[in-house]
This record gives sequence, C-alpha cells and structure tokens, in this order.
Amino acid sequence: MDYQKTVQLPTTDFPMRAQLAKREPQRLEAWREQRLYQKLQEQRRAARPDGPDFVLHDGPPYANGHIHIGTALNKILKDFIVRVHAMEGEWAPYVPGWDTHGLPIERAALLELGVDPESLDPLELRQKCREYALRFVEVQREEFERLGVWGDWEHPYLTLTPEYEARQVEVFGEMARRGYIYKGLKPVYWCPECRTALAEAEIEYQDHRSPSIYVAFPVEDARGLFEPEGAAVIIWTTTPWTLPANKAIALHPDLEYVLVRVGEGARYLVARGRLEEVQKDLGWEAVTEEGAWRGAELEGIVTRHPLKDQTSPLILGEHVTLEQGTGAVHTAPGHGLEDYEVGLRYGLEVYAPLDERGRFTGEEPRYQGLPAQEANERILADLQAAGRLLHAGQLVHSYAHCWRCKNPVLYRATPQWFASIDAFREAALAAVDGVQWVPAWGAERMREMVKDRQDWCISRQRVWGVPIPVFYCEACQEPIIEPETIAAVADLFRKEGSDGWFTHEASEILPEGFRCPHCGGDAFRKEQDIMDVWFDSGASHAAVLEDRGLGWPADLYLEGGDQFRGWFQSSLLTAVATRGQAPYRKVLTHGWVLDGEGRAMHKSLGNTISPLEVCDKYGADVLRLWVAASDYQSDVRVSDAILEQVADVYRRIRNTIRFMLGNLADFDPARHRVPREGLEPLDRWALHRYRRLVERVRSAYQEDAFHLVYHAVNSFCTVEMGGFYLDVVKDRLYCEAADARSRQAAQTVLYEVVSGLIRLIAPILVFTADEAWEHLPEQARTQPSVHLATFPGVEEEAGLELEAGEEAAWDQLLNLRHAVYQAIEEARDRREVGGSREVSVELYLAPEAGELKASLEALGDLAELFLVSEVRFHEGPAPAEAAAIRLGQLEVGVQVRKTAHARCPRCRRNHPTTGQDQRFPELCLRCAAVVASLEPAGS
RNA sequence: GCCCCUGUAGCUCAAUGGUCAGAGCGGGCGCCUUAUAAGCGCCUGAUCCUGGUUCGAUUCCAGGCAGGGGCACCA
Repeated sequence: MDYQKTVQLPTTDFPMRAQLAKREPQRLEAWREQRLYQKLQEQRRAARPDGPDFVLHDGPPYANGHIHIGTALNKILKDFIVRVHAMEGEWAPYVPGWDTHGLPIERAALLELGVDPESLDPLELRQKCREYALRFVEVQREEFERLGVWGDWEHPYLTLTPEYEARQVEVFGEMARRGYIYKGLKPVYWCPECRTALAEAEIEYQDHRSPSIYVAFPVEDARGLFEPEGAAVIIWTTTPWTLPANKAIALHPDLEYVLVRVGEGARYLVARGRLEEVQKDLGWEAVTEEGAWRGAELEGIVTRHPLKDQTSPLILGEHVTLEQGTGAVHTAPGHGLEDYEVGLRYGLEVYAPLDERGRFTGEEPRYQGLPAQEANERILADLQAAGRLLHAGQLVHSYAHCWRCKNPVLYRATPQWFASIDAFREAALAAVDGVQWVPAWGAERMREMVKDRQDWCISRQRVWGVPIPVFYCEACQEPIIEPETIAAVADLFRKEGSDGWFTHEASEILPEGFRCPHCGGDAFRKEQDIMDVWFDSGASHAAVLEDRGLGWPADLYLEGGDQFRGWFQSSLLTAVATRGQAPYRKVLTHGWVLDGEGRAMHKSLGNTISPLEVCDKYGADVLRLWVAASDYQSDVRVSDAILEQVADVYRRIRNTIRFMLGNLADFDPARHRVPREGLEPLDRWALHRYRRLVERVRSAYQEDAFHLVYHAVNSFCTVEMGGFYLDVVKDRLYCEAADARSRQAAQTVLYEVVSGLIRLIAPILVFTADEAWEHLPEQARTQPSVHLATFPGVEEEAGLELEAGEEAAWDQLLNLRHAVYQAIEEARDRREVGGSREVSVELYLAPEAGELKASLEALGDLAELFLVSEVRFHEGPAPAEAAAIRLGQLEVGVQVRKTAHARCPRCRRNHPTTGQDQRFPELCLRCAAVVASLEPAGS
C-alpha cells in the first residue's frame, strides 16, 4: 500500500523561489494602485489632532544623476525607521525631498545646452536647469521607490518650488532682521573656471605643482637696528601671482630672526630656525651673523616691494610658523584669509587685482589680462630682472581645487554676503548640547565645527538658485533689507517663483511708493548674487516641517557623516539664527559604503556597486536585508560575496516561512487552535523562544539596531526552528491524523509564530512579508496588508514564558541531544549506523541522577525529540567505550547502536511498536491507528 | 600636520575585567529523500601588533599598524 497518500505534507502557493526582480515591481504597482501608503497615513492620522507621533525629516539628495549605493543605504535606513514606528501603531509620515538648485546642475545644464554661458539669457538657463533637476527628481523617485521605500512620493518637497523659495527668503529676511547678515569684502575661495565663490564645502584638495621661490625685499628703514643699505628680508612663496598684491611681511613675534652676511655680499634677514634650510636652498656657502632680534623687535621695519614702487612693512602674526619658508611671510590681504585677518589689525588694504576669471585687472597694467597661473612666469622674469629672485624651484603640494570642475582655485577678495556666525555661535553651541547625537561622538564633532567655523559666505555669483533678496538704492548705493522688502520678494516668489526676480524690475517688486530708508531715494536695483545651496536645504526645517504641519523640531535627522559639514550644520545654523533652537531632537549618522576589501568606492577604481543592479540581480528585499545586516554606525562593506551571503539568509528566512505556511494549509484557528494546556512541552518551548524573539527584535528596533534584528531572526529560523522544533514536529504534522490534537497543537504554534514573524520582518523585507501575509490563514490577516498591521505584542498572552527551571531543563536536553548526535556521527564513521532514526541510544546515569532523568523525561519522548529509534536510561557506570557529557553537576554516558526495531514505512520511524498491529503488520501502532481511521471499513 | 571612528573566524554580527570568546553564512565530511534548485547532523576556524595597569585584559590605558572619515595648512 502506498502510505504516501495518507500523510499531510505541506502545501502552499507561497513559492520557494522568490523571483524578486520580477515580482517586486508588480507588488509596487499594486501598492500604488491601492494607495496603500496613503491608506496607512489616513488610518494612523485618525484621532491625532495634534499631528504626527514621529517625524523623520528627509535630508534632500541632490537632483543630479542616479542614486548610488550610499544614497540607497540612507533611504533604506530611513524607511526601516519610519516603518518600525508605523508597525508600533504610530503615525509616522515621511516626506522625501530634493535639493534642486546649485552649481552642479547649472554646469550640467550648460553642458547639455552646449552654448556659451555669456550669450544666454538667465531665464533660459534657469528653465533648462529646472528641467534638468526635475528630470532627475523623476529618475531618483523611481529608483527610491524601487527600493521599497515608502513616503509621500506624490508630494515630495523640492527646493525649487515657489512656496519653498518664498519661505527661504523669509528665513534669510529673519536672519537679516536679527542683524546676522552683512556684506563684506573678504577673500573667499574663488573658482576662476566656474567664476564663482566657493564654500569651504565645495573645496577639495589635490596635489598641484607650484613654483617655489625665494624673494628679497630690500630694507629701506631698519628703525636704527642695523644698517639698511644692502640688507633684505627674504620671503618664500608658492604663489608668485599674489606678489603684486603684497602689502606687508609677517613675522612671528616670539621667533628669533638673524641678519646674516653671505660671503662678502648681501645681508639677509631670516628666522634662525629656517636659516639652515634657506642656506641649503639658496646655495650659500659661508654666512656671517651680524645681528639677531625677536620678531617683535623688528615690527615696523620698512622694506621695498620687489616689483612695485611701494613699501611693505614688517608686521607681526601668530600664524607664522617654521615649517616652511623663511619665517618671514609674504602677506597679501586680498588673497589669503590669515593675511586678511592680520591685515585688519594693521589697516592694510584688501587688494586683489584679479577679475572674476582670475585674470589681472587694469590695476596691474603690466600683467593685465593674464590669468594668475600664467602671470607667474612673467612675474618670475620681472623679479629676476630686478635682481630680487634669489631662488626658483618647484613644489608638489596639496592645493585647493574646485570640487566640480577640478581646477585649482584662488583666494580672492570680493564683495560677498555673509551670515555672521559669531553673532549666534554661543546659541548654536548650546543648541548642539540639547540634541541627542547617535553615535555620541557626533556632539563633539558638531561642537568643534561650530566653534571653529568662520562666517558663512552665502553669495554665489551664478544664476541657478534663489536670489539674495537685497535691493540697492541708486542714489546712495546702500543695500536695503527691510521687513517690507523681504515680504514683497517672498510674495512675488510665492506667486511666480524666483524667476520673478529676473522678469521684474526692482520697482515692480517693491511696494508702491517705497523709499530708501537711508536717503529717501526712490530708484533701486536688485542684487545679482544668489544663495549658497546649503542655505536652500538648510531652510527645509521651516519650509517643510513647519509649513507642512509636521511639527517643529523634527524627531530625527538621519544622514551620512558627511552632513556634519553640510546639512546638519546649515540646518542648525539657520534654525538657531531664526528660532534659537536646533531643528532636530536627535541626529543619527551612518558610515560610508566600502567595497569588499574595505576600500572607498570610486568610479575610477571600478569598485562601485549600483543598488539598481542589486535589485535586478537579487531583489530589493535582499538589498534591504544587506542594509539590515550591516552595522551602519561605522562604515559598511558590500560586495557580491556579501550579497550572496545575505541572499542565502534571505532564502532561509523565506523557506522557513514557507514551511510553516505549508503546514497551516488546513488550519483554521477559530476551530483548531489548541489552548495552552493542550500543548506539549516542546510547543511551549517553541512559543517561549518565539516570545523571546519578539522581545529582542522589538527592542533592537527601538534602538535602530537592525543588524541585531537580522541576526536574531536568522538564528531563530535556523537554530531554533529549522534545527530543532520544525524537524521534530514534522512527525506530528505529517503523520498524526489530520485532526489529531497533537498535530493541531503544533499548528497552533506555527500559526502564532509565522504570523508574528512576518510582521517582525515587515519593515525590512517589505515585499516578502507582504507576499507571505497573503498566504496566512484568513483569520490571521487582520489587515489587508501586513504594512497596515502592527508588531506582535509581548504583553499579550502573558504567562507563555517557561519557568526558569523548565528552561534550564531544555538547555540540558539540547546539550544532551548534541552529545547524542556526536556519538551517532562517530558510529556512522564506523559504519555501524546510517540515519539517526535507526539508532538506539543508551544513556548511563549515576543512581543519584534521578532528578535529572525526571526533568528530561518531563519534556517529552526523548526518542522523538532526538529523532532516534529509542532512548533507554541505565543506572550505573557506563561501558568504557561510551562517550561522556556533563550536564550540570552530573555526568551522563552516551552510547549508540543500531536499533532492533523495524522501520514503519509510513512515518519512517524505527518505532518499537512497529509490527504490533494485526491489520497493518508493517506499520507502527500510531500509524496503523491513523490509517485505520481513514478506512473505517477495515479493508 | 591635527582630530574622530573602526579593527573579534574567509564573510556578516554577538559577548564579557574572570568557566571552553558565542551564532549564522562559507568550507570539509556525512545523513535523509515526507520543506527537495530543499531539510538535518558532525567537523573546521577568530579577539590587528607592542607595551602597561591587574591575581587575571578581547574588554581599561599608552604607542604603533591598517582602513574610513573630518579639519587645517600649503604664505
């Protein structure tokens, strides 16, 4: 007889093979059609008049190019967090956004247009930029959605929208009203290629070859310290082109300077600590020291400029070091920040005779039109001719480059709008302390950055951005920022967007009859600069959190560590400057994505991995599982090998769920659920482990520790379920009568566990959990989608936990089981036994171990729990060849041999009762009874 | 140059001032053929290096090394 047909094997439509790449997009489409995200929001919003429970405010990615694995990591982490809050029953809306202005987009648009920017109407270029940005918003929206990231994708925030721009202008206006905005002439990083000022954040350092020259400044007046005739101060510089702008020479007040005579000839002043190096570089042979002074004593000595008919005094500055050069620093306040600062103290002119293309202006007729770098050559020649060039070499050093066009940048003094950080630095530092930073070192990092940072240069000399809302009086030339002018600009932007700045005259924008508050003039012109994009995104807390009623401040900002100098900081500054508070309660930072070898990913290294390709190859759920598996607080690695491993774990989780679902095919919880008293000890152990899983997973979620969730779930599926429980209950599930109590007891456990497990993994495996949910017994599907459901509770069904003594007994049983398997393995190596079912286990216990024996046997039939033929206890010493295992204080001897019992062909157990039934002589008694019940006629 | 972070098996992660540093994946060897492009078992393997504190350090301290990130300078 074919007993195969009399057992209940698992059946389910939930496929083993996920085919995620194919099926995920279909599920996405279904969610979209059902408006599932919107449904979730509506459901949770109900009964919450005061706004959301939890708001993660999205840092806007730049709308340029496709998403990469780092942005994917960021968005997936955000999605985890938002979904966890939703699964806790909260209302946690997520409004994604994009940063849409700025130079990179402007450059890309220009490149696509392929035209000379000079010939272009700003409005045309802006239109092109807008199209470009919106195009990539679309691209990235698709890509983020493909990752399974939920949010209000239909209404994201974009920094180029009229409402946003208007709000941003108001933030600027508020900062101005508080006196934090000023216009200054200050050296800023300037990219001559892009023709704009650059923020510090837009600078990167690369190696650059520069001239390295020593220049003599003849002493004209030594203030009586020494004979000036034939004496000179030597400076060293790598930027000869800044020499025309030289206004002084800086010495360190505390360093010692010596005047040396070289051979019979000239005398030079250098720092003593640099003399040896200078001597070597300049090839001096014999030097004679003629005098020595502290830098402070030399202040006020006057030298002659080596190129021009002007003087250059010796001044003092703490920034002078002995690391390089001569200890006498060429100072050009128009071309260096420290020079500028020391120059302020001495009232030096801020002189920067370069135009926006980095070429010399008419102020320096001899070099007019020459780009700075090219002027070097001419200047060197002139120095040579004047006999001032003592040495010319070359030096490779790291030098500031434009992060976009990769060209070397200049320091150039120009008129710029600034936000004065000093004015609210203390408040910003206080705000930093009020924020919860995770990891905790974030607080220190932000504090250091705020403490040390200079004023924020907000001006950009470009067109693609929000105009700086300032007017100038034509009569007195004073800049005007008044509440009413700000309001007028904000109104205009709200109606027409910031294009209105370009389409309207100042008179059309300003209120009727507006007069210059300084001189009463009535003719005005508009500022030409636009705002730094960091100001755009930095204003999002006002334009999004506030204007969309999400609540202020946000509960959480979550970005990569790079945003300490970016969005975390710009948001903090604008928030503190306008409201005196940080815009976030908590800031969570994640690390970088590195390749499998722990190296940073670079397109040039060819070690990048595209998140979309991962989706196509493995599926978004596997990518998400990779994110979950990684400890993101430091840098995370990704490689094909790593993804392959994660994919294996995915399959394991999926298959475990599938097996459970398959065994619930005929389970109706309403009718079949077995109450606790009816469960076997093993079932209660399984539920206990499940409860522990729920606790651990939910607490890991609370701490945003997704890697703990990953390992807990993996270990539960593999060790507790696959490695023990499921293996053991197969016999009950398959072979007991379909309606047997013991079978339904196992099904009760599976039902409880799988319905909970699916919900526990729902924030991570969004597609798989949703799919599995559809295959649950009807009654478990309390919501149409798992994503509308909530986590299983640990507080429900209290009392399911095992008592400590019982748990300890299980630990001992599992230890014993392991020892038995070791013994079986050895016997198998000796060819004594095959499968474990054909093994008889003999356990030898000391007479005083009766309690241990009882506690083990109370847990169930050990033969069933070990999946062996039988387990027999013996009192007394074990045979010499038996293995020994220590359980607590007691030692147990373990011996295995081939069983004498025949195998039951139905349940495949070598059961002691096999052959005892008259009607079915080949079956064990249990199976005989089951089969008999199927054929009541008794064939 | 300075600062921060990280360093536990081949990989992803645990743990602890103190039994043998745990698990999964991988790898090796088997079993099963009733989760089957599955399942089960056994085995394998690690605290970056050097000092110090301590009875005892993977953990605390110092210094290195490696990787990542940041800041600054580059006159």
